[in-house]
Amino acid sequence: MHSVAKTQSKRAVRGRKMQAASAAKPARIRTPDAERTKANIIDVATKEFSEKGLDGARIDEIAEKTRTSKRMIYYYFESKDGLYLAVLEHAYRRIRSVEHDLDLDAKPPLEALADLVRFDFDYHLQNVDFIRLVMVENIHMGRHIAKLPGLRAVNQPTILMLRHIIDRGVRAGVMRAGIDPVDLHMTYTAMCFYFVSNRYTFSHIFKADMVSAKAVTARREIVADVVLRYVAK
Amino acid sequence: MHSVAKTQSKRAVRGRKMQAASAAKPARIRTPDAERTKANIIDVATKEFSEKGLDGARIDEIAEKTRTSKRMIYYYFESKDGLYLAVLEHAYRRIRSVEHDLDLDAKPPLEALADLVRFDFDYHLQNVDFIRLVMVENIHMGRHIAKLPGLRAVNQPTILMLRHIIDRGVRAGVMRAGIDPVDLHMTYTAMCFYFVSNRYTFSHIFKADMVSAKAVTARREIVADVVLRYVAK
Amino acid sequence: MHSVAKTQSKRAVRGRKMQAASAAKPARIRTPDAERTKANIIDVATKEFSEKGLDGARIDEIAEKTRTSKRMIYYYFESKDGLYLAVLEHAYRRIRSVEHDLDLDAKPPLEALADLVRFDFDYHLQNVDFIRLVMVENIHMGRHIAKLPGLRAVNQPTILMLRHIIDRGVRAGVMRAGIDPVDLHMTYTAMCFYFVSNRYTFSHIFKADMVSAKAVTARREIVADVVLRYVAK
Amino acid sequence: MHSVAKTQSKRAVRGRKMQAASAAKPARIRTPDAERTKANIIDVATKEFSEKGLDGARIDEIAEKTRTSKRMIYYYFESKDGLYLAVLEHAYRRIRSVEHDLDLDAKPPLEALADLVRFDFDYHLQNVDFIRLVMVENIHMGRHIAKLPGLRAVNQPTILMLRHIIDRGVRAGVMRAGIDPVDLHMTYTAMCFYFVSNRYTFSHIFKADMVSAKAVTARREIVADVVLRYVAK
DNA sequence: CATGAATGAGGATTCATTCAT
DNA sequence: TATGAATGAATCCTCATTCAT
Repeated sequence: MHSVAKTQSKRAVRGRKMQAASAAKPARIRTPDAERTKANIIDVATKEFSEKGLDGARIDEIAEKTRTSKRMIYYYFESKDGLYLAVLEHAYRRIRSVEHDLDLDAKPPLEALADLVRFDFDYHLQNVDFIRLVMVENIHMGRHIAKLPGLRAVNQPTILMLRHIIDRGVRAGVMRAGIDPVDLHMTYTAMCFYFVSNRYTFSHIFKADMVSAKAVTARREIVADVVLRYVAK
Repeated sequence: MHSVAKTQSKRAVRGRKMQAASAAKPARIRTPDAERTKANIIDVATKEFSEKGLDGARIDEIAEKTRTSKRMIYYYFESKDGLYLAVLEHAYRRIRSVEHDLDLDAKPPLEALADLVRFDFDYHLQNVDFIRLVMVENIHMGRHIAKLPGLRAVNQPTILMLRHIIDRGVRAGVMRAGIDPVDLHMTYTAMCFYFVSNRYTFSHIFKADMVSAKAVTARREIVADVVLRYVAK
Repeated sequence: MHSVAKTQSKRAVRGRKMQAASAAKPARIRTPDAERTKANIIDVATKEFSEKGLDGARIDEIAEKTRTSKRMIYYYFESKDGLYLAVLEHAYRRIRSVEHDLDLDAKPPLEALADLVRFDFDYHLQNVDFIRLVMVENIHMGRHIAKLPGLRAVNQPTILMLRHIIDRGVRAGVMRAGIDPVDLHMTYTAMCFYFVSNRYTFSHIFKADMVSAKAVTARREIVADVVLRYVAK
Repeated sequence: MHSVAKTQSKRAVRGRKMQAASAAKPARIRTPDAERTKANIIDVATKEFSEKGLDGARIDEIAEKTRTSKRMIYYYFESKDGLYLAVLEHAYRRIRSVEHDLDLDAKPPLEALADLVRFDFDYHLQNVDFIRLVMVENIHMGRHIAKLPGLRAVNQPTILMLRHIIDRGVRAGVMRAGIDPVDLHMTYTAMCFYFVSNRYTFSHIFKADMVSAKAVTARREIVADVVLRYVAK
């Protein structure tokens, strides 16, 4: 009966106005919440959607685990889909180039690449929520991420970094020429991702250990090894 | 999912009785063909679960797309979970060693491995339903596959085949020693799987083409290349 | 989340299939309900929508006053709008030419017309639910009735009857020529309708009695008089 | 409608105090102009209630279309019902005797009456909002207008004017004696009202044109004709 | 084997209204 | 006066599942 998604923007905008507003009052310590409320909802929702998927998660349950009420979820995010979208965007925005801290330039190219891969591997292990969210989004055929064109920039720094390493490697004569950074990224990310995403089925079918520290360390080195041998001259 | 696995056995048993029964009366002409009905349900359900996930799929919708009625789903599979389990098992059982047709023994080890990888790559591309089902099952943390210990045997032939190729390669002096077939399987399967499973998010974030024949061919060769360089002496 | 109105037809059709089916078994006395259930729901809903309007009526309340449950309303009518539509259609279909019993042909034209008008006047008074439903539908700008093209035939008999009376009147030399039956119908229906539809505001503003038998009788005669004087030669 | 008319007086009084107050300080320059704010709210609400009915209209939507905030609606009008009541009263008060400008006394009685009817007809056409509000109020069984006894005076001038015309007509020998002005008013108002109020359903059922200039003109003349023939001697 | 009818327990969403500042 | 945040109580609607025949 009531118009569906008619006012799609109105409140989402209000949410963002809030964001801007509170950013403008940095002195104010106990804001009547808003930002905190939203952040809290997103935190809880991230866990729920990641654990149960979009259809499996329950707004009621999310609300309960929140500091606020179900009503606030709709106030800020409009709908379950809107909340999921916010969660997805938030998750992707968090990733941005944590790699910077690696100081890869200080290392020789092959070593730098290996470190980057190891870092990526660990990052996947430590961010299971994010990996699962990505799985969920792919199950939904990217229907939601398609609405977030802004995310495209998110992984650019990584690609640039990769290109830089490859260039150095080629110049140093330790890497083959002609390696595309996006291809390379896909190659090692696939292995990192899969180790987390498919742990349940793979370990079941192959009776394989995919959780012990030993298994993780071994796999991390294999992944790095695969990559190094691939780029090596 | 109301009352999960309450009376798990009762009717499942009846279902199997049915199976046996109809198999025992091959002469009977007007058999309404239990097996065919079940197969039809599983076919439809496979598509639905694969497209929408366990929680996203609807029993009503599955029933409608079926040649039979909703009642039959419950008659044969007990519950939505039971149906999903049957779908999952069926999907895994179908895979078993389609690789046999490759006649890998006739080829030199490196070539055999490359062909196996290429075959796996194509198999993933051609069995998106299965890939998605595996994603769904991992989203559900392998809760269902855990109930299917029989599946463990399913991929053994592949591992054996891999081990055989590796042995031949090592003996022929073209492959390094010490490569674990399960590790190797994980390595290339990860790349094959990811190319299908993460196509929506990856192509969005990186504006990458992952569907054109050209892109597919290129990626297939990269995956084979990665594997060959990894095992090469 | 769930697809909206996707399966618009499916169940509505099922409803009608039922109708046909039960019509085919006339011998069967206690049908497992269906038709009775639907009729009961429509009865209750007619009253509720007519009393409170589309937005004012509550599905919960309708369900409670019903012999069945809220779920059944959705089973048969899909949505609140669907139920309202069914109510609207049912209400319009009921009207069809109750005028037949009047045996107007037996009377001289002016008398026949007067009787028809008086009958219409009384019909409005006795079918307040229908009048209110029409008001509600007009408040909603005919959005629903637009989906019921079949209703167009409903009032044709009345128009034909009117045309017949006018023809007779003209031929008998007691009525003017050139009177359009639809115009005439609108003229007297407006007066009949208004007397019921606007009773609350009109009686309040003008302190007018619009309910006593005396007032009703007087008004009925005025309406008939207005019409007769309008058509008279 | 949560808690209707609970504390009916408290703030309504404050609202009126405001009214008085601002009227009392004409010198005050920076008055945020309570009257203007209220008028703006009423304007917006009139449109909303008229378009969607009491239950269909949304306080949020009204507030958004307003120059002020939702809080102000409650500040001035106490509740949704309070706002609707204000809208209703305002709408009725606006009508009063716009007929004055017609200078009917200058015309012979039959012509004056015809002009009055034509004017009323046009007035209805030009004030669809008001007509719809009246429909809405009748759907609600005059529950709200009952609280506005002051409105009774509103239509008195029209009745007086009618009585005067009838008197003149009777005296001039062109009208029948014994015609009650309220009855006559109801007669033509019914036709004028119905042409607007029932346009959606009537035009649908009878495939009748009720909006083109031609159709409007034709109907206006019919209505005038009906009235003239009714009163004519 | 088969089918239409039925249902209880959720599940997403909305609304008028109030509060803190 | 004014505004954004917050809320409880509905309100519409859906789902897996069962029953009668």
